[in-house]
Amino acid sequence: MALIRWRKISDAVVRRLPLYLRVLDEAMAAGDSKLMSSHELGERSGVSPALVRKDLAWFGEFGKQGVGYEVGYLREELRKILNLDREIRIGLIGIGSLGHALVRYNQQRFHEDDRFNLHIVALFDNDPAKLGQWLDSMPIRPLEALPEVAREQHLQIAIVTVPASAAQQVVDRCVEAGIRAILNFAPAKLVVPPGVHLANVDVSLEMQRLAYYLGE
Amino acid sequence: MALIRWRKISDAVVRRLPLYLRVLDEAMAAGDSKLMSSHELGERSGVSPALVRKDLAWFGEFGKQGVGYEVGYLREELRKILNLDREIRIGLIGIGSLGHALVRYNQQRFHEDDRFNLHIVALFDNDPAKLGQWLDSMPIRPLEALPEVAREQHLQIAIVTVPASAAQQVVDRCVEAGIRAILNFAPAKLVVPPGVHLANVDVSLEMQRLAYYLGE
DNA sequence: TAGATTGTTAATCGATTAACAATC
DNA sequence: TAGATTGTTAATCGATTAACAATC
Repeated sequence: MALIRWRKISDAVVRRLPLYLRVLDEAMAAGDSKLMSSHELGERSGVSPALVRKDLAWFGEFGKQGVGYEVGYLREELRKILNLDREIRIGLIGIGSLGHALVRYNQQRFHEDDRFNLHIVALFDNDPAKLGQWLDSMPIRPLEALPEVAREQHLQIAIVTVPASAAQQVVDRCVEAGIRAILNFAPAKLVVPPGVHLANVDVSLEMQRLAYYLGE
Repeated sequence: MALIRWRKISDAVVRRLPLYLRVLDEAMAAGDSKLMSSHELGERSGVSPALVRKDLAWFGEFGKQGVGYEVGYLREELRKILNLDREIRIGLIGIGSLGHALVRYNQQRFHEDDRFNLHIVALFDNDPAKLGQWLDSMPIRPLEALPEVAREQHLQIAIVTVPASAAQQVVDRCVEAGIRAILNFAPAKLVVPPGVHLANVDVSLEMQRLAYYLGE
C-alpha cells in the first residue's frame, strides 16, 4: 500500500475510506457473511459499486474476482491505510461545553471498544478558572504547556474548540508544537502551512446551508 | 432571485454562500470599506474570484462593473437567499452533553446578535430521567410530543443528537412531523425521502480522515 | 464449467478556471 | 477618459460512471 502512495490520493477518496470502514465494522459486529461485494459495500455506505472498487484499487488488490471482499481482511487493511491500527493520541484545546462533550464521547468510545484507537489524552485551556480542574482524570493545562506536553505525550492530532477570535493563534501554537493534523470547531477560516492538515467542523455553516432549502 | 431558481442550484454552490455571508458580516462589523471586489471576497473565504462571481450570478446581478459589490447590499441579498432574514425555529432532539453544548452556544449567539435568526426553541429526549427538566427556560419533552410541538412552534429544522442506534427512528419521526431539514450528529448513514434535506456532522469520520494524513 | 465480481480503461459528467466583452 | 471589475462564455480539469476483459 505504501508502495502506491507516490501518486497522491485525492481528498474525495480519503473522505470515503472511513465510510467503508464503518460498514465493515458494523458487518463484523453483526456477524454478517464473511464476504461483501462492492455492490453491498457501496449500498451500505451510499457510494456506487464502481467507485468503491476504484477507491480501494488505489491502495492495492483486496478482493477476489467472482467472490468479493473478505470483510475481516478488508477491514484490517483499511485500518492500516487510515493509521487506525495503533493508538493515536489527541490533545483538546478549549474546555467549554463542546470540549466537555467531545471528551466524554471519546472516553466512552475508547473504553467500550478496544479497537477504537483515537484517544484524547491531554486538555488545555487558558481560562485561569479552569486551570487546575480535572476532567476524566486529566488535568486542564495552560496552552503554554502545549509544546512540552505534545512531545512527552506524543500528541499527533489537536482538536480546537476555542472561540473563533482565538482560533488562529491557537492553531499557530499547535503547528509550532509539531502537530500536523488539526480538527477545528471554531467558525473561522484558518490558515496552516503546507504539510499541516486542517479539517473543519462548522455547525453554523451547516445550519445556514440547511436554511437555504427551506425556501424551495 | 426566486425567478432564477427554476434551474437547480448545485449543492457545491449553496455550500459556499454561508462562507461569503460570514466574510460580509465580518467586514460589516469591522467597518471596512463599503465595497468589496470578488477578489477580496474570494481571498477571505478561500474561493477563487471567478468562482465567487459565478456563484453569485446564479441568483442575480449584485455587483457593479469596475467597482465591486456593496457590502451591506450583498449581505442583505445573501441573507434573503439563505432564508436568514427571518427567524428559523429549530427543535433539538437528544439532550446529552453535545445537545447541551449546542443549546448553550445557540442561545448565546441568538441573544448577543439580533441579526442571528437561527433559534433552538424546543427540546426533546426520551430518557425518563430528563423529562421534566428545563434547559435555558425550555422544558425537555418526550419525542411523542414532536408532531404537536412542531406544529404549534412552527419548527422548520431538527437537530438530531441521539445515539446512532436511535437516529434513523428519530429522523423518521421528524419527517412524519413535517420537518424538511435535519442536521444529524449521529455517526450513521440515514435515509430520508425526497424533498427532505439532511446534513451530517460526523466528528469521528473527520478524525479518522485526519488520521490518514499522519502516515505521510 | 458457468456465473459472478473484481480491477481497470474509456466515456461521461459536472465543477472550476481562464478569458474577455460589457460597462461602471 | 482610463482603469478596474463584473457577468458570462469557452476551455480545462478532475471526479464519477459505464463497460468489459480477467479470473476466481
